[in-house]
Amino acid sequence: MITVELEHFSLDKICDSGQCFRMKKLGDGHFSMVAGDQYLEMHQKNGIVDFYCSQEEFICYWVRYFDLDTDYEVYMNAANPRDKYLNAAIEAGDGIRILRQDLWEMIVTFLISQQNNIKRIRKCIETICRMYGERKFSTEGVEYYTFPAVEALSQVTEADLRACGLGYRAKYIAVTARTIASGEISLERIYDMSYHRAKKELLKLCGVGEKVAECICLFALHHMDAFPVDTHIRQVMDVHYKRGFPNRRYKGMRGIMQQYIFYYDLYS
DNA sequence: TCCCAGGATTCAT
DNA sequence: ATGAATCATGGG
Repeated sequence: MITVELEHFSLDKICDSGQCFRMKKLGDGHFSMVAGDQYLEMHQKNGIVDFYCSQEEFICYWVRYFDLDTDYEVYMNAANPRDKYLNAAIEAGDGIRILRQDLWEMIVTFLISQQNNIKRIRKCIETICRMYGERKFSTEGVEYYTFPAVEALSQVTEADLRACGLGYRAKYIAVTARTIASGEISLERIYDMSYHRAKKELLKLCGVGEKVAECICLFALHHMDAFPVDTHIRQVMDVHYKRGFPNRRYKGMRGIMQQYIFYYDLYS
């Protein structure tokens, strides 16, 4: 186990921020999370966070994953002091981080997210992991399932995916998995692309539109200018940013501002 | 029973 | 280039 003191880091808010659906609250400040083929448990009380893993795993994997090298105070202080709404959102969302999650996992996750609610998104993802992921055990003996690989989902029929409760999104996932498995679109190349090129490439995938592409760019590729506009953000824009969100001012940090606003709108 | 949920696609004008 | 209908499913 490794213990660190972190500022502007909240497992609770990260869990509720609607970007990672494989993080669970175990109660009493304890959390679990599955990322890649890794399983991790954590505990947080105020600023003190325990990561139940080796120091090497922490340094080599989780620091980058949770974006721990970034000073989020810079983002928080960048808000226009006259923008009362944004400052309130930032205060409420203090502790949210933009994670660096797996690209394939984010593609599938946000295909599922469309016209869906967060509780059910979680359930759908849990189901496909249980059905088509790899069953593993942590060093402590906790059973968990990895996110199903491209090859695994590319061989599943649309009907079988439908049986997971995915609804009409089953087709999107089946087609997209085949598109990527065939090599028609390369995830490795997307990792190396600029924000705009990556987004353009992602838009070629079946079922990926403007909003989903932005989510993938932000939560997997860490393009901090990505700004997903969903029903919540749209509504906030109509009320508080009738002249549009000040994109120029928040260049390089639009994504985190979006997350603060999304979280604030969702839980206030 | 109706309405909605982190939308995208298809088809109509 | 815009606008409406359609798409599954579960929960309120």
